Amino acid sequence: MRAAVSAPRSRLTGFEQVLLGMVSLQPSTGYDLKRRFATTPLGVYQPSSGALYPALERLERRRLLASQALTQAGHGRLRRRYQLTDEGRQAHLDWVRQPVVAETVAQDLGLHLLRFVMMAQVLPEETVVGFLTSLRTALAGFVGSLEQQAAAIETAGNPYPALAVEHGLAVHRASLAWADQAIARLTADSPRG
Amino acid sequence: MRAAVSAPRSRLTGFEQVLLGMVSLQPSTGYDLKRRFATTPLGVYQPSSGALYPALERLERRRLLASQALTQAGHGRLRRRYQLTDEGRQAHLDWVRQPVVAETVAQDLGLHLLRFVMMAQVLPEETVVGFLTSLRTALAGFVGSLEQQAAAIETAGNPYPALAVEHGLAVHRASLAWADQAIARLTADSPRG
DNA sequence: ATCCGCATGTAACCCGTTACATGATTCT
DNA sequence: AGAATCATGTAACGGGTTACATGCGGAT
Repeated sequence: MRAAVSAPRSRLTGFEQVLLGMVSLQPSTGYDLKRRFATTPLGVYQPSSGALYPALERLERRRLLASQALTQAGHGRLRRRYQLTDEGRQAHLDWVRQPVVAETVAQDLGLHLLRFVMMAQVLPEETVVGFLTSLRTALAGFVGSLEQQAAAIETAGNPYPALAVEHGLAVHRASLAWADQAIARLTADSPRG
Repeated sequence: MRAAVSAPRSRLTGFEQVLLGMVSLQPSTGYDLKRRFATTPLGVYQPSSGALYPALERLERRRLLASQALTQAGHGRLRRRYQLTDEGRQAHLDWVRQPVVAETVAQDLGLHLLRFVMMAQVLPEETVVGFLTSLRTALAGFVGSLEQQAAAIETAGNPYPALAVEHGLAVHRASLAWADQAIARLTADSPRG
């Protein structure tokens, strides 16, 4: 009698993908990852133990991560260090290579930025520039639609919703300008490939 | 034999608070709310039926909303129109009056903007300006901490994380500038209270 | 006669939060 | 000795997504 093992859902969550990327940068224990979330620019999100350890277990059950027990002196409980399997590396590559979907950019901008950083570790610079370029396009489209909304709403009277839309505009215009600047900086870095 | 009714958790979710605010603006059926999510600047988030209807039921069980059945001619199934109870109105007021917590501003900027818009419907303008002012302060603090991170990371070599932090900087500086502008516009509107 | 849009709901599944448990090591 | 920190885990709970069910009115 074996415990029922349900087939894993098809897609990884964003959190799992990020974990995969962080372990890909450097084999890590759960606590290592926690510390890196706390100390790196990722600081805005601090995963709880109840999110982190089960997520690592899920990734191991999928054979995207493999763990080895650590028994170094001077340490308390058993620790596990995780690293990517070949499958895991492939899954990470598939993730960073996913095309930008214009509709989701506005909601998932943070994830796109993480994709950008992690992609730069494993893909050539021209691919990264390509990603930024399509991100730029998506942002430009979204800014355009916000401009239409702003025009419609400003004629309609109530100033507070209008101000809220202007906030969205200001923020995404800043994103857009950043993308332009980032593309410029990266292409200037290596003028002739 | 009655079904067990567990005590409700103490705080409402952000989604529930937003629903309360939308119903407060105008008594609505579930579908009305869905349409407003789809057509207003809120469009980025489109709640599923499985999120919306149970949330309305929870709010009714808490006696923050009350529903009346609609039997207007020319319509199919039973529809329920929700409106706020006195308790619900109080809960909404408590929500919009919550002070800005600097630590959460960066993660919950969208919710703060919704608070801003909804607050303007039920609180005097000077209170709204006070809210914007503390939002401004919180944003300024966050921008300051990002500037430190940016300075530290830019000396550290790898340009991609540095670019990501610069994105955060650009975006939150834009937010900050918007807050300044919004405060200026609102205080100019009514020069002498 | 059938299909599509309005409108409300329900069930399975899954993940994250909160809170707690456990155990070793280092500091006071 | 006792407290704090490192380090990993677990249980209860709740809510959201997906997908499906249902039922009526109007369009083709």
